Amino acid sequence: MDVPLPHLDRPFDYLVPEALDADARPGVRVKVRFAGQLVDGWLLERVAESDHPKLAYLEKVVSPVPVLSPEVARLARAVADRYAGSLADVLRLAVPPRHARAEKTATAAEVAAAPATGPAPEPAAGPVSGPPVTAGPVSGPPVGTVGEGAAGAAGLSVDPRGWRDYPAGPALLRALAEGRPARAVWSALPGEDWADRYADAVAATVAGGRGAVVVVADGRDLDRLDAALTAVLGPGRHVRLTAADGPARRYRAFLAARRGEAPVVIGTRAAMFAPVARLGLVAVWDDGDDLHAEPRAPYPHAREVLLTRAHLTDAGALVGGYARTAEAQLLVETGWAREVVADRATVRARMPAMAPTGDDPQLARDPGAASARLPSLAWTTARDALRADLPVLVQVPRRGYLPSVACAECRVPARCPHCAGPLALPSAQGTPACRWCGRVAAAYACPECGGRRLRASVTGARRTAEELGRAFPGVPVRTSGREEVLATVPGGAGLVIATPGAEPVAEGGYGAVLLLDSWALLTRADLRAGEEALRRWLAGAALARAGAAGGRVVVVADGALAPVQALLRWDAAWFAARELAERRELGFPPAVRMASVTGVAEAVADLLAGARLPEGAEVLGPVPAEEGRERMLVRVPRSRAGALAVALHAAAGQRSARKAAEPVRLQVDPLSLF
DNA sequence: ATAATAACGAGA
DNA sequence: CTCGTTATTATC
Repeated sequence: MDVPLPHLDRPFDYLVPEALDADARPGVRVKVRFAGQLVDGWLLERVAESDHPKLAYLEKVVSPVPVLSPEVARLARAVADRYAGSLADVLRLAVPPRHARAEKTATAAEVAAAPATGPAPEPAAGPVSGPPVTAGPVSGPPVGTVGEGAAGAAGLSVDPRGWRDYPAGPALLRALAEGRPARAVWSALPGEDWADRYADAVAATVAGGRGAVVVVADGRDLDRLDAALTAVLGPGRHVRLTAADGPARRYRAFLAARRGEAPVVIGTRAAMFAPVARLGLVAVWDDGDDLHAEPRAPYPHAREVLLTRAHLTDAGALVGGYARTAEAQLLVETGWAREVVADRATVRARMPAMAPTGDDPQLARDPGAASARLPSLAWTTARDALRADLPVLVQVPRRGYLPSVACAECRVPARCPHCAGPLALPSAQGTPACRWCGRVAAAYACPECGGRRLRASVTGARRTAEELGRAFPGVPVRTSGREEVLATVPGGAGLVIATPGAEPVAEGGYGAVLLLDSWALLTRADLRAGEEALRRWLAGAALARAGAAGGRVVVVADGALAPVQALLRWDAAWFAARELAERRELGFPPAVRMASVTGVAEAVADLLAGARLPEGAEVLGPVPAEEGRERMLVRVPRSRAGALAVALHAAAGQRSARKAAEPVRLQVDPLSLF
């Protein structure tokens, strides 16, 4: 039933009128009369009898296309249970909005391609229902042909060569090719073409006669993976599923996947629910990117959904990145997944030369010079790369993410008294600090007018580009950020200013990579600040040439800090293990399961009062949330995670049943805890 | 939202 | 004890 009320989160039985018998197959959208009104619903299962005494008739089958596959229905139920949400909410995320025109053309193709394949429908007046779906009698597309076609495709074989730098890599590909559910946490080498490696893994899965789902964070990563897959699989073997392609194309791609026309689906996070027949591999790239967290209820995370899916379907799983999340580390430490990493000698051979830079006495002596706008090590490193006719990448904070500040009186940009770098505010009330050297400017006074008050001004990649352009006259400057994201840049001398996540790949690799926003990243009041900083640095540094080929990385940060150490050694696994150990110590996720309850104070209290929380549950808070609301956290050991979700969902159900007006937001594994 | 059902209280 | 009214609960 497509109603979001938690107390109605269960199947209801209806009679099927004879006229609808043929169309009323599991997985179709239906309309039923419920509490006097017509509501949308999903036909989950057809059964012969019902316990319910008086049944109403199904009103209408919206479309005969069984868009919800049994596997996805089961997955959606499991995801709803994990996140204390309703099936209807998850199905809204899992099945894209219907686009009738797209369906019309698709249905015609379906009829033409596969005439009269469905099993005979059941007799009329069979009730409809569906607790956790047992594969219904009618399962939709002719799935068998997908696997056979794939295995038989000309020239498709397993090519483990790209994975030979990782001792466990070739075995992973072999397992996938043989249809065994191998599960891996992969740490990509610097300079690695991750999209090609993912394409290898997908091709191995397809060669083994099974399908794959791959989720990436954004459109740029998707384009890259798309191209790599086309090169390996050939055209038409995969579909891309992303909201950015528009409703019609998205629905058409979804239908193609549902019909089993292609064994592989790639896409951004909504693709995590894509229907794929005979699933053999789920994969996610860069699972630390917060774009993988769905912002709509019940807020599922792509990595968790895919892992649940691998579990339910006995598929393989690949969780990869240059960085490693604490969650991925937990998979390794519990033995659920195997670590796929290169040995240290290979890492050292591939990585660029790394150097931190903090204090910079030379700057203090000559703060007026154009060259002093950067710490001198960063400046000389960039200059040397440009002289060698190599491109230089400068990673700067996202516009708006870190507002710079100017004098409130005369509007002159506030500059660091020490190094003349731009000052910025970590938050609205914070103390300004330098974006380049990180020093805090507590007692700032404007050099022009002596004003002591500061106002925020928007300074992002563009402004930085102008300043750097002046520091290196005659060098072409490109920016890649929110408005325009560059996929690649040519190999010659040039400056590239990019925000994290928008760094273009340089032909042959960058001669120098400057990581300037360390202070901004590390001072964030967030559980994941260190992990996130390292993730962004590694993503930037991965684009540099190897040290032997002249690649250098300068990070403007204190070399003693753990994330900086991890970068300098290129050891994401070490950092993740350390991070996870720390979270265990502090009782933070993923070592424990947390849920947050957000709303006005009395509503939050009411829900928690009515919740039968599992034994050992700790209630923390309240902390203030958005205007007028507060937030409580509930913490339980991982072994009680399921019970916690059940308890919270039930409590929300009680509240909605008695029509409590004040909404309460439930979030399991909230992205930020403070 | 709305209908059924349970709970309650006033008057017989 | 019954009838009529009001809270509660389920909604196929």
